[in-house]
Amino acid sequence: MTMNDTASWRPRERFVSRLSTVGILTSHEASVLAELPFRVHSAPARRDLYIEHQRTDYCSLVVDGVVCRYKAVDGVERQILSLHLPGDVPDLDALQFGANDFSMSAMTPSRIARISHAALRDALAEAPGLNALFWRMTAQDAAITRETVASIGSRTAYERVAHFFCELYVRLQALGLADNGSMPLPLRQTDLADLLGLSAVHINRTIQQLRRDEIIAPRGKRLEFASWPALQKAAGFDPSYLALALPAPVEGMRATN
Amino acid sequence: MTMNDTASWRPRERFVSRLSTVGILTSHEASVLAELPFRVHSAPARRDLYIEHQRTDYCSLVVDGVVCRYKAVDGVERQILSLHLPGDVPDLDALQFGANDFSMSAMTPSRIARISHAALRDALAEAPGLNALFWRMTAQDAAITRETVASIGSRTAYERVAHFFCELYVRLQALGLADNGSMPLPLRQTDLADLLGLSAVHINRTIQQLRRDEIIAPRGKRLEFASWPALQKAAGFDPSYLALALPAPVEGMRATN
DNA sequence: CGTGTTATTGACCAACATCAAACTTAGTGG
DNA sequence: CCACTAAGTTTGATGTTGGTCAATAACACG
Repeated sequence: MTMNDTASWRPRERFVSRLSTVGILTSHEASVLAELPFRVHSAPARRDLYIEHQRTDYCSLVVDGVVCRYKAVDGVERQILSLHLPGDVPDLDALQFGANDFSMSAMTPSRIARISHAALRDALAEAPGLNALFWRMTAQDAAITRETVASIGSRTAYERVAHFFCELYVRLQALGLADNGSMPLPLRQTDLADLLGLSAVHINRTIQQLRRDEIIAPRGKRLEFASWPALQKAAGFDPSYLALALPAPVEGMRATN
Repeated sequence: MTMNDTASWRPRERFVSRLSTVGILTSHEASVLAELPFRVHSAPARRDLYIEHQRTDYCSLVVDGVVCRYKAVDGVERQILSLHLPGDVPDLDALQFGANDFSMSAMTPSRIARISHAALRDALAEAPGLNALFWRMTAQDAAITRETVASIGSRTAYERVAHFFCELYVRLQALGLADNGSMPLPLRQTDLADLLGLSAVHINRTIQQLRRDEIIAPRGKRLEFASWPALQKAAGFDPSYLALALPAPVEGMRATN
C-alpha cells in the first residue's frame, strides 16, 4: 500500500500546496516556486536516498510515499529521526550547509523530486520572501523533532506508540490521505521499533495491548481507530506542536516581499 | 558557578559574535544587529522564563548562564529538550509563530536580553539577508535536537551521559568557556536526569561508573576529563552535527543581500 | 551550627530487550 | 490455482537495564 491512493499528484502542486500550509504565499512567490525545475526519481521501499555527511547539491521534495531521516548509531542500530510525507523537503537545510547530518531512506515505494540548490538559490534571489517561508518550514520540522525527544525521553512504550499513531493520523489527514477513523500504516513493526527506540518484539506486544484495550484495530496495512479519544488520552496527545494549529502569520511579518 | 567567569559580556557582542559563527555577516547586517534595542533581565536558577503556548512578542538572547527548553509531559515529568548557552536565542522561531511549543527555564543564574519582535522585523526589513542567517540558526539548532533523538532513542545510559558531556564540552569550548581538559558543570543530577530521560539515581550511578573507569573526574561543580579520547569513544561522539565543523556557506548562497 | 538541598547507597521491582522457534502472509513461478 | 519461499509477525522463556522507594550522608548557606 503506497500512499498514492489519491489521484497521482504532480510535484509542483505538492510543493506549492504544502508551502501554503506553512505561510501565506504572494502570487509572485507561488509562481517562482511553480517555475522550479526538478527531476523526479522513484525509489522502492527501503532504498537509501542519501548517506549522512555526503556533499549534496539538490533538495528532495517528497511527492509520493513516505521517507525517513535516520542516523546509524555505532554502526549497527539505526534510529529513525522523523517521517516525511508528500510535500515535505526533509533535506531543505542542505541548501544552507551543502550536506546533512542524517541519512535518508524511502520507507515505502516513493517518488522524490530533486531540485538543485542552484535553482533554489535563484528562486530565493527572485523572491526573497521565500527565505522566511523556508525558515518557517524548518522551524515546524524542528517542533516535531522536539516532540519526538519528549516522547522518547519520557513516555512509556504504550504511550509512545499511541502518540506516534496520533501524530501520523493528524499529518495524513492534513494531506487528505487518511479517512475518518482510519489511516494507512505502511510500516513494518521493525520500522516502528527503529522509530520509537524500542525492540520489534515489544512493539508487537504493545500494539496487541492497544488492540485488547479496544483503542485501535489493525487491519492489514491499515489502522482503524476503535476509539480516537481513548487513543489521544493514552498518548497524552496535544496536537498544537504540529503548528497546523499555531497562530497564522502575524500582520507585517513577511516584511521582505 | 555561573558561567560568567570570563569578563562580563555585553548582549550585542554576544549576539553579533554568535551570529558570526552561524554565517558570514555583511557589515550592514552586523550594524543592523548592533542597533537592536533590548532589555536585559536577570533570572535566578530554576526560574521559568516562558510557559509553552503563551503568546509572546519578543525573542530571548541568552547573555550569561544556561537556559533550557523543556516540555511538561502529562503534568508531572519534565523532559528537557535542549540547553542554551550564551549567544543562543532559544525562542527565535517565535518570531515566525508568535508562540513556542516548549517552556523555557533558567538552569543557572542567567541574564537574558529580550528583543521585541517588532524590532527584529524592522531589522529583517532593513537587512533581508538576516532571514537566511536566522534560518541557519534554527537549522543548526534542529541538528542538535536530532542528535538528541538519536542519543535518547538508542544509546545506553552510560553512552548517553558520556555523549552529553562531549557535546557540552565542545559547545562551551567554542565560546571560550571551557578550559583544556575541564569544564564547568552547573547542573544538578536531577537536571541531567530530566535532560537524558533517566532517573536521578541512575545518573548518579552512571557518573560513578564513568569515574571508576577513569574517564571523568567530577570536582564539585566542575568536570575534569581524565581521558577525553576514552570519553569520546564511550559516547560514540562525532561532533560533525554541531555544525561548527560543517562547510562554510557556499559561494552565491547569500543571494538576497 | 542548624536547616534545607543535593548526592549517595541499598533493596527491590518493572519495563523492556534478547533469543529462538513457530506461525502467517504475501509473492512467485510452474 | 497451487506449492514454495521469503519476509514479517507472534509467542514463550529468560535476562538486563534502569526505575522506585526510602534512608543516610554530604554540602551549602544564612
